[in-house]
Order: sequence, then C-alpha cells, then structure tokens
Amino acid sequence: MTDRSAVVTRFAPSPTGDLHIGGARTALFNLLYARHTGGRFLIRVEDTDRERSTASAVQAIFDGLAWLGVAADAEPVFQHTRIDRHREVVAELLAKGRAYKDFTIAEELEAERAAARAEGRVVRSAWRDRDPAEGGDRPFVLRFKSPLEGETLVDDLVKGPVRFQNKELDDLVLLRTDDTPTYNLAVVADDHDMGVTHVIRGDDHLNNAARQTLIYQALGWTVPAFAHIPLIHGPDGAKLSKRHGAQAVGEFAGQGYLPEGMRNYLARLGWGHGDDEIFTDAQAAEWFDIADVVKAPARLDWAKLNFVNQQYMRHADDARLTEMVAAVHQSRDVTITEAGRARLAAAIPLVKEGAHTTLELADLTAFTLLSRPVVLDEKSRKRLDSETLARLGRLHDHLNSEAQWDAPSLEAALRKFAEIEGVGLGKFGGALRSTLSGAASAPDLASALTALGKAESLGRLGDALSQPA
RNA sequence: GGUCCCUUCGUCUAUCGGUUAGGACACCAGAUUUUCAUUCUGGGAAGAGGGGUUCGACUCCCCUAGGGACUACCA
Repeated sequence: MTDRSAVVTRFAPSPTGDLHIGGARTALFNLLYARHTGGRFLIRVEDTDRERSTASAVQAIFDGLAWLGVAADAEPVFQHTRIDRHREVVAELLAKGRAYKDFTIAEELEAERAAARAEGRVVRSAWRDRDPAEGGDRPFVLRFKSPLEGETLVDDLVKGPVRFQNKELDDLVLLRTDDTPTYNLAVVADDHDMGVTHVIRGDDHLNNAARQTLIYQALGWTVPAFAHIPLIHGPDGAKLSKRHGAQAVGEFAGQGYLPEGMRNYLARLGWGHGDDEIFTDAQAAEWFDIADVVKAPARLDWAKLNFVNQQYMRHADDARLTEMVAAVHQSRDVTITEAGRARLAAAIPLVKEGAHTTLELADLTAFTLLSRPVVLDEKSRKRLDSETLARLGRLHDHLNSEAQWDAPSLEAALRKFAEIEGVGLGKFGGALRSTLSGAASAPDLASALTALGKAESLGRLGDALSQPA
C-alpha cells in the first residue's frame, strides 16, 4: 500500500512537437513542488493519438527535459500502453450507467453543433436516452453521461474555487469509433492509477478539470488537487510563437543559454519568493509553493533572461565554458589549433563577466583564435602612422623584456612604458589593440596580452610592424 | 455566440484593509575607463475604468472595458 499522504506530481506532454518553454516551465513547477513536499515527480507521455504522436517528438521532449535538468523519479509512462486499462474503465462507467453508446453520424453531429451554438447551449447527443439496440451494428463512440443539473466545483490551488453549471458541460467522448481512448478519459484513469495527488498543468485545461472531476466522481475515485498555471506569452502579450525568437527549449540552448540560468528564469516566470531573483535549485525547492504561483500570464522578457543567464555565466566552471564556446566557434567554421584552444581557455575567465550567453562569449573570445598575420581593417590601418609604428616598435622591446606575463604585471608594464614615452595610454592603446585583435572585439589590453601569451602577443605585434604601410 | 480565467512601473514581481506602493530587469543621467563591457551613484516609471462595502481600499463585492482559454472521435 502506498502512502496516500505523499505528494505525487506529473508532467504529461503530448509528443506532437518540440518541448516548448511553457511546457518546460510546467514540468519545472511539478518538479519543484514534488521536491518541496518531499514527494515524487513522474512523467507520462500522452500519446493516445497514434497518428499525431511521433518517436522523434518523444525524443525531442526527453532531450529538452534532460538539457534543462528536469528528471523524473521513475521511468516515463507511455499512455498508449495502457489502452486495455482505459477500456476497462469505460466498461465500468458503462456498467454503472454513466456512459452510453452514441451512434450519431458526422452530419448529424455537425447539425447539432450548429444548433447548439445558435441556441447558446452545449451539444447533446440524441442517443443519451435512446435504446442502444436501435443502433444495430453501426459504428459508435462511447460518451460520458454528464449530469444535467447541479454544479461542479474545481477548487483550484492557483485560481481559487471555480464553479461550473453541469448543464454547461457536454458529454465527453471516452472511446472513439475505433475503440481507442480519448485524452480526457486517459488522463483521469492514468492520474488515478499513478497515484497523482496534484495535477499542475497549463490553465488551458481549467475547463477540462470540471469534466474530469465528473468522471472521477462517477468512478468513485478521489479527485486530485488541481493547480492551473497561466501560460507564457511572447513579449507582446500574444501567445508565444515562432516569431518571438524561440519557443522550444532546444532553441534557447542553441542561443547560448545555460540550463541553470534557464531554470532560474523560468522559475521566476509566474512565481516569486519575495525579492529573491537569483537562487539555487535547493533554494527553489525549499521556497516553491503553489500558493505563491501568480494568476496572470507572464511575458517572456529576453533582457531579463539575458541578465539572469549572465549571472550564471559568471559562476560557471571555466573548463565547461571553454568547451561550450569552442563548440560555438567550431559551428562558425573557425579552426581551433591546440595553441588556439589554450589561448581561448586563458581568455574565458578574463572576459566572461560581460557575456550574457555563450554566443556572446564566443564573440568576446574570437580574437584569440585569429590566425597570423591578423588582418587589419581600414580604421586600424589608419591608426598606424609612422610615429605610432615607431612607438609600437619600442613597446615590442619593452614587453619583450617583461618576465612576468600576467595581467597585473602587464598593466604595470604598459603604464611604465607610457611614462617613459611621456604620453598617455590613449596615445598607443588603440593601436596596440588593433595589432592584437584587428577589428575583433577584445578585453582590456593587459587581459588581451595575458590571454594571447607572450609569444603570440609579440608575434602579432611584430607582424604589424613589418607590414607595408 | 456560450462557459471559464486574467488585469500593480515598459517587463517579471512584492503587498495578502492602514506602506512616501518595495525589489529586479530594461531605460535615462553621472562617475570610473586604452575600445566594448563590467562596476558604482542617482533618476523617471504602476494599482484598466466606474460604482459600492468600510473609519480606511491595490487588497472585499458588483458592473464595464481590454486580454486569454475552452467550446474536436487533438491533447
């Protein structure tokens, strides 16, 4: 016998496409609530529609969840494998007189739908009260026999008590003509059998909750607690779609966001804990409560996502970032030699403070992978007049005599050189930058020199000196 | 059309009848600075509208407006 008091949550995606961030956030909330209560978090793939469900979509969802770091406490359940159980439940409903065979043909149904809409009422099948024997051997669906009177209360943990007049609730199809179960029947049966205590899902299901509640009651089952969380909208307030930049978690990964940054950002969308903005997974689990979930839909804000991700970039392990950034460079067809990789690794800790994403970090470190001689753009070339070149020649010798090749020492060396020359750093700083990184962006000079190393730095500087003016 | 949900700065949110309505991102200004960035300081910025209830409403109730979901033999 399982412990009835323990919380069991679940994420139940339908495998018809990629994992959207809305779904990812729903999964995260389910996980956090399970962690918060010491309960269990399960995953169930809602694939009763065999036509629309694809293996690649199932994989895409699992990949998305894995990347985000949202793992279930048990092997995922595939809804289509439970079809016999679903039929059994429908048979029980039929035996109890809470379901009926509906022989209505498509045209009749359509006419009834039009009539119902015109009269402002819900669709009702004529077969609700007819003798099924009259249907003969024609094809039929099995519908739930919804009560015509009274009201059904969905005591939602997020929205509060929501009342539905039963006459507004139509008779759901439970079993299709081909004897396969529909979503509304399958969720109820599966959530019950899996011992789900808290159904946390998108609020597009709030209306279904009433009808599902009726099915639970007809079966004499305990109705789980419902928590319908608002959807995530695009920056313009409209439903999130392709034109907003990204919607699948895989796209965010591709745009250089860290999974931990994504988790933090997503957790703050529709939920808050006082003034806390950046927090650990452990803190999120400790603080997360459905009672604190916001009722209104939240908009995706790229600027804030960037900020949050930047915070995580700073604390991310340098070796890991080097790995990720190297992959970005490779995807941009930049060849990375062994020496180049070392320069890249050296540059990462020096520039990562200013990067919001690994893509930006790749931009900031691109100068380390330039091949010699560094190509100068027009603006850089103009800076190198004869006076400046002469000065850079003396700087080359000055740096060559530098024994300590680290940022503090180089910083001091550059200032010393400026002092010797009797000019400000600005007099040759820009020119030196050009010889080191061309048109590519680079960090402050001391850091750039440090990342490149003595040999490469002096080599690039020398290249510029020997280039025809 | 019907049913249901939602509505605090541009955005994410705090407030759970009594606050100069707080924080964060973004934005603007200034400081730092060899580019960009970082960092620091300061600033502007909100209770959709209208009725109630109350000594007192962002907070409770009603109406309106504006968004959204559902209304499939999809999930």
